Amino acid sequence: MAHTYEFPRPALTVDIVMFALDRHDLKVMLIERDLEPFAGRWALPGGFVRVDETLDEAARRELEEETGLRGIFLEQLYTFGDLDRDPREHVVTVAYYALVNLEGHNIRASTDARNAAWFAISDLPRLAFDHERILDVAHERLCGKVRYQPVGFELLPSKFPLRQLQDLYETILDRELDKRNFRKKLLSMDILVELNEIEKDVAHRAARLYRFDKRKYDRLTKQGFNFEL
Amino acid sequence: MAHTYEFPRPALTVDIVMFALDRHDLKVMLIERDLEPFAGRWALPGGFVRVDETLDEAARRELEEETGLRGIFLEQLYTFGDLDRDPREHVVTVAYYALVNLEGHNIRASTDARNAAWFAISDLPRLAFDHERILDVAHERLCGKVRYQPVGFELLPSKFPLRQLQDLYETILDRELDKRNFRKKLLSMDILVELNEIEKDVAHRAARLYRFDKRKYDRLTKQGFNFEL
DNA sequence: CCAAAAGTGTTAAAACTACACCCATGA
DNA sequence: TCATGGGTGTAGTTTTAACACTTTTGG
Repeated sequence: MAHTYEFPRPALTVDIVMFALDRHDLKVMLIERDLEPFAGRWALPGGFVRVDETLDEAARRELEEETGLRGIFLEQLYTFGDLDRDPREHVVTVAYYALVNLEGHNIRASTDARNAAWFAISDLPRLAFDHERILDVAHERLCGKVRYQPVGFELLPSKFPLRQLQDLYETILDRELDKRNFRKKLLSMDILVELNEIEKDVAHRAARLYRFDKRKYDRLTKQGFNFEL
Repeated sequence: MAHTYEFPRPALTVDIVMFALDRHDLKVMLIERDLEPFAGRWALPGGFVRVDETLDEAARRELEEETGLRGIFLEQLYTFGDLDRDPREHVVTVAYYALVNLEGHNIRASTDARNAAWFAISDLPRLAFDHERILDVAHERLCGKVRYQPVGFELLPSKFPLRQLQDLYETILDRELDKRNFRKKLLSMDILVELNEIEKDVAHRAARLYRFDKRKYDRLTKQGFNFEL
């Protein structure tokens, strides 16, 4: 079935930069292409936007098709429309970034036969299309966002020790933070709930676990509070 | 001439939220539609993206067609893709925002017969499509951006007194600032050049004029300096 | 000489930075 | 008992916030 328009239209896709944290590495999920162009190269998960779905829906659908994940943090990043980004024709892509917690979810690599894998962003293979550029923009956005919005929690399990949160910030911001000052600051914000639980299976003193209290955060935000690190 | 594709494609447009400052009002340029849908309603300037141009090019072209302006500050805002935003079919729009200086440029209303005008964002008419939403997002972005990037200068003439800069921030952030603290802060950043010129035609003591030194700002930024207000 | 806005310093409070040791736990 | 990381307070410095009067100029 063919579709005809009076004027030519660029094709429209979504691509997703899916971040996860693995100890001290920030990782991104990539998929090995099996079709031309760029067959054999690694690329961001993504695909064509259907006419009967919104951009967000398209992004969530692709994400679920590729990873089986639902209900994760997903936010629009930027729209890339350079003429030569796809050798076949003008393809405009709306890029999203997603944050997932590696520990909690059991992420299946992909539904179809394609090869999918996590890569540390400091050690990436060559990518298809302009996906290196998209990834750079996403990384920059994450660095910025994490400092003035409490999005980092999306990368952690719901219960976490403060040290893990600090590790997260040190990894993403790529600098060391002072333990005492970090704890003081986070606890003084009053957006974490101290749980009556501690870590398990550690070979040393177990740390107390905390939970991010989104309701409290929303309430404080309404009162003019600004998360900032 | 018709254009045929294997799968249906959403149409792709760009829309531009053009901000300017008029004394203590933040204004936006709107255009009165003469065609259905929404004939007679006010709307953001914009139009279809051609297959042989990038998104930025499309936005600049539309901006020039509607206002005659070139080389002004233009930045991608967000891409809107709700299914019902255009009653005819699925139209995805990449929204941009632009900052212009009303005093400097002589902005012609529009090239074609359509009616164009500036509206204070606190006193808007009903808009076509989802343009109210787009404008809200743009306004929010401007409020945020102005605080951690020196974009406010785009709204001023190249030579300006400090009071005018303060007015700008007070208007956009919608709160009063302390004159002495504001001056101290801005001057301590060392990104303004004090000129040997003063205001003219004022009915009171004339203020000294300053210029934003972009080179110095870029140099400082490389050294880790962060603009923040 | 009056009206209007320009320009200018100080002080108190708050936030930030740097820094080192004892504690609890499992191996 | 040892190795490992958990947890805690203080002091100096910097940054921010509050605040009022004199100066210049044109009308």
